Amino acid sequence: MAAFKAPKGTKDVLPEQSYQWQFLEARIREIVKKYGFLEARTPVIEHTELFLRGVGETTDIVQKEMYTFLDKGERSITLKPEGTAGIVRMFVENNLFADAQPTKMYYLYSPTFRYERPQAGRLREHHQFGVEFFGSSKPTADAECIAVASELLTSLGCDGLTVRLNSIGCPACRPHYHEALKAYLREHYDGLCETCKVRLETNPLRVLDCKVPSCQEIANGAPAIGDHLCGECREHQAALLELLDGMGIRYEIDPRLVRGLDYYTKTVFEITSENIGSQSAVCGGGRYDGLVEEIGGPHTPGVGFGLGMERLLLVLENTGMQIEKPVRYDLYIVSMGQEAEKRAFLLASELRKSGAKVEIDHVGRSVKAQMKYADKIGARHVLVLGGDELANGEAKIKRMSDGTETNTALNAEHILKNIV
RNA sequence: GUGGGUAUAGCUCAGUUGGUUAGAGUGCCUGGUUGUGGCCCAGGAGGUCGUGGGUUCAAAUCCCACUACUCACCCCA
Repeated sequence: MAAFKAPKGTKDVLPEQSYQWQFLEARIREIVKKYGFLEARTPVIEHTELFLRGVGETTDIVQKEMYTFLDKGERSITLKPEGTAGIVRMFVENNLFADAQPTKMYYLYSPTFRYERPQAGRLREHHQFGVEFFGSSKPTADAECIAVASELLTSLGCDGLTVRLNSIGCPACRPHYHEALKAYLREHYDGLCETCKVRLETNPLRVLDCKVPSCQEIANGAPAIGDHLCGECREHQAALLELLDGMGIRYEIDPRLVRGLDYYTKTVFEITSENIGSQSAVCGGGRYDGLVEEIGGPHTPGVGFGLGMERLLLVLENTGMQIEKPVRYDLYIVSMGQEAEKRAFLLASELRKSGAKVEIDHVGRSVKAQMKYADKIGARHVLVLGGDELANGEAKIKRMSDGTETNTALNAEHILKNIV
């Protein structure tokens, strides 16, 4: 039993598996570049107040899931529980709204913390890739965000995924809907679960996706947001759907999709997988036209999403997708004796200057053991360096895939030619 | 926060109605070549049986508590 363990809900990425993350990150950068999103990096910690305002005081995230503490200067600090609030703070603090709009940013491997009970696909620290698109109220912005997520997932060959979307209205129409919904829920008050009785007043939308059967039944008969959208919201959604259709992106309209963050307006969407257990959302996002103002900036529309990288990796794993392991070594130099050991080291040093990936013996193994080790670590070629080779200035290079040997002079230039 | 499951070698797991030095596979190290990988064979190292208590002549095994892991609720990436 190890003396120390990683804190509950955190996960190490072992050296043997980091290539998977690097592959994902490279693929993401490739895609995002085509749309002109630029990478932004914000602190892991923010003032707690930012999330109270941004995410919303009545949300579960704020009420029970944040890692909040007082620093030595008595400031209340919180480990970021989601990606958007920090980006918005940066947008406002640096007056990015004063630039020509839109402002298109993404973040990658952004550590995100929520104090929850871990389970399949749910950690206390996970990492998000996300995109934020500021300064456009047009549905083309929503569509680009969804396109980025969708392109990433399809380029990886993921299947079993569903894009679900909905509109939850805007300040013009949502209050009317809230009233209609509250009125309806009050009529069915006795049938609601205890949390929903509270939610009815604080955040009635959330009652719609309550999983308690009795609440679901009531929710099924509730007035639908779709029927209460104002003209603008209606048109916005129709235009977005048209763009998605045009791109051939399949989606489902889910009138019960509401999401747990308060800042969303109009478009909300999720991409869920049927292969990763009950925590099925791989990607979630939407439009947040009031958020920049809420954080103290000028009115600026925005839309974006967060995508859970651990969950994405889970999808790939569970659907049998293999990420190709990169070649670690082009050449392993087996050495026998002190002279050869020294020579192997210097030869490796020369070869590395030319970009070759080279390894030598560092633990004093026998020749046979060095061969075995070279095979195990996936060296593509092996060169044996002993008394004969040192004397002749020549050696054989063995290609491990088929065992063929070629002669080479003992200098970097010649060796390089034989290990390509 | 609530509920279920699990905990034995680095890893995946056996372990009989409670019985003497706790096993397998795999991985690791060594040997079968005097200087050559994969397959095969032989040997070796490696275990406070999650922790603490209890029952018993005797506990990996039965009982209790705790902890960790895990799955689900909730919520979400």
